[in-house]
Amino acid sequence: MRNAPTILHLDMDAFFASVEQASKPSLRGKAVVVGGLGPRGVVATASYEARVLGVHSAMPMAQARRLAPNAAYLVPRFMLYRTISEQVMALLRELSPLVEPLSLDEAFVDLEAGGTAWDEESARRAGVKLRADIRAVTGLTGSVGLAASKMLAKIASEQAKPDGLTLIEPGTERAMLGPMTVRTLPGVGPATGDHLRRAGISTVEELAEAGEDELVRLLGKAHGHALYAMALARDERPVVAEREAKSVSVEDTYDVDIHDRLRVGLEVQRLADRCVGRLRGAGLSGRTIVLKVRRYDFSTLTRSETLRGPTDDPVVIREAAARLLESVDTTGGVRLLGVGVSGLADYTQEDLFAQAMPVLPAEEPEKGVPEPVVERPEPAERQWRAGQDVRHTEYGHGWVQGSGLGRVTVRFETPQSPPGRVRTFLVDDPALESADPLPLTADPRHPPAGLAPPGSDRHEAPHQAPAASDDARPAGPRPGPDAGPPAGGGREAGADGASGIGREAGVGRSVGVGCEAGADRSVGVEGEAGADRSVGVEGEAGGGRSVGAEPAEGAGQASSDPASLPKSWSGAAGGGVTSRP
DNA sequence: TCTGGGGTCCTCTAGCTC
DNA sequence: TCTGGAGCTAGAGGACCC
Repeated sequence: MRNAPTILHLDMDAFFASVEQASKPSLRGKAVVVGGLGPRGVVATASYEARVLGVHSAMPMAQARRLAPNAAYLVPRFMLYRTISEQVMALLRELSPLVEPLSLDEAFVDLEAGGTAWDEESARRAGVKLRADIRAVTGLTGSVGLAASKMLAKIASEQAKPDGLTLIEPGTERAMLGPMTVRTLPGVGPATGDHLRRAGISTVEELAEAGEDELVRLLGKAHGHALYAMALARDERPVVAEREAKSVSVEDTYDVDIHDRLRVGLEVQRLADRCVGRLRGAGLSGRTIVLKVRRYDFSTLTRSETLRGPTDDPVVIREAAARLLESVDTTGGVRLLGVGVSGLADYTQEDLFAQAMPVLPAEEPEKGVPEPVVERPEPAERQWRAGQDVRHTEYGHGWVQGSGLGRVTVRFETPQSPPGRVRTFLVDDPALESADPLPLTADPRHPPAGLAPPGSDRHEAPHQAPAASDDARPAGPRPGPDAGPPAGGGREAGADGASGIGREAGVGRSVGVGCEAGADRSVGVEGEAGADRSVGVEGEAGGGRSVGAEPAEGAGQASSDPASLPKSWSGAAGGGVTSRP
């Protein structure tokens, strides 16, 4: 282990939620939850405001809604997050060529290898500058950990959260780690944590005292040795810039369990094709085909088959997946299916034939493959996805809060503007078109795309809206703190109507609807506290009313059935109590 | 309450060959 | 010829991470 804290770990704070807050001023300071909005969705990221209410990652969305009924629930926009992530990674590469991304929002940097830092002082300077640069370029905050090893740098960044910097001075590591819980150490999850607790080990110090042999006996060779080393603050792993993928897989969880064997087969074929699309997109082929089945009772089975040589041939992979499915009992229903390929290789000689075949689009089955019966027909009307960026010829840039019953509700604001106003249009309003996300900052290195100048909406959202209902109402007194819905018990309607979301999240079926609106009642109402009929056009994510895979779910149908109205609506986060422009 | 998606790594077991 | 052990690989499942 080196003598200076020159390994940096960056962890962006509540990344997905922060990006949404940065791009939507009306959500700033509010509880925002990003994740799959279907009935089986889970939370990907919660803003710190939502965390205060007990919402955290990996929590079932239904539970999050109970804890934070007034939060804004949004589907992830991975394209946007990837763009922001690339900006952050570029800043990291200015520090060193040795950058090891762990995910979109997290990376290690070897500052010493880049000549950026050689001692405590220079490392701290680099960390401070990095945080300032990230804020300038993206408008977001990140937490930085600095230490002499990867493990310690990661622990340090965790301690620095949110929006801080922690440096662990060499020589102080063991004293610092000692009283911490074993769960602090990377690789100790709930199962290992429980296992150790039953053995009377709950702190890192106790872990070190237990001794290596005991840990190996308890946890097995690899885990035991590794954990003992970590307990002594020993970690020699280098920062590795390039890591090769070992497997490629796709999987879908279905809103409703699939019982029909024929349909299970068709879904597996569809997943196999998607997997091939990914595989070819990465220029890879693989030898081992893996089928994953999660049954109605959440038990998970995998079946695999290793071929003689690597392939990216959709026919071969489809057939292998079908063979594997034959060995699985699906009576009782399946909730998840997945197809993966491991044993990856670059193209081999025998794959030349496969290479000559047309490349599959990542998400589309090859021609000739029967479409699964679950595919929904395209609705005749235009679809607007909650959270989607749009532009109106008159009002400028905004984002879709929800749609349904032939209407779409848009909040007109940009990352640089104050919270904007909400207006409702017909879904096929020719003045409304989808738009690219705007840059989160006006940083000169990343000039705005030129759709709507920052702040323009503030003055360009006049009351005389010919095509739209003018939703502006006297603000009136607020009913209370952010926690409550607006007066009138704001509700939303037609959640199902705003379908078609969620594909980009990779949750093919967990198609939720974001901040929702669309009932007649929402027209002309801003959903603002104090409005006489504030019907909660904002903030709601569809109440788990995802557009399901099952046609019986009424996919794509806007609902006007009062009984189907979601239990919650939005108030706090969604804008019911956001500041008025 | 009811648990995503996309990965990596590890352990255990069984079958095969020498 | 039979048997047992070592070493290897494949297959299955679990734990963990973000």
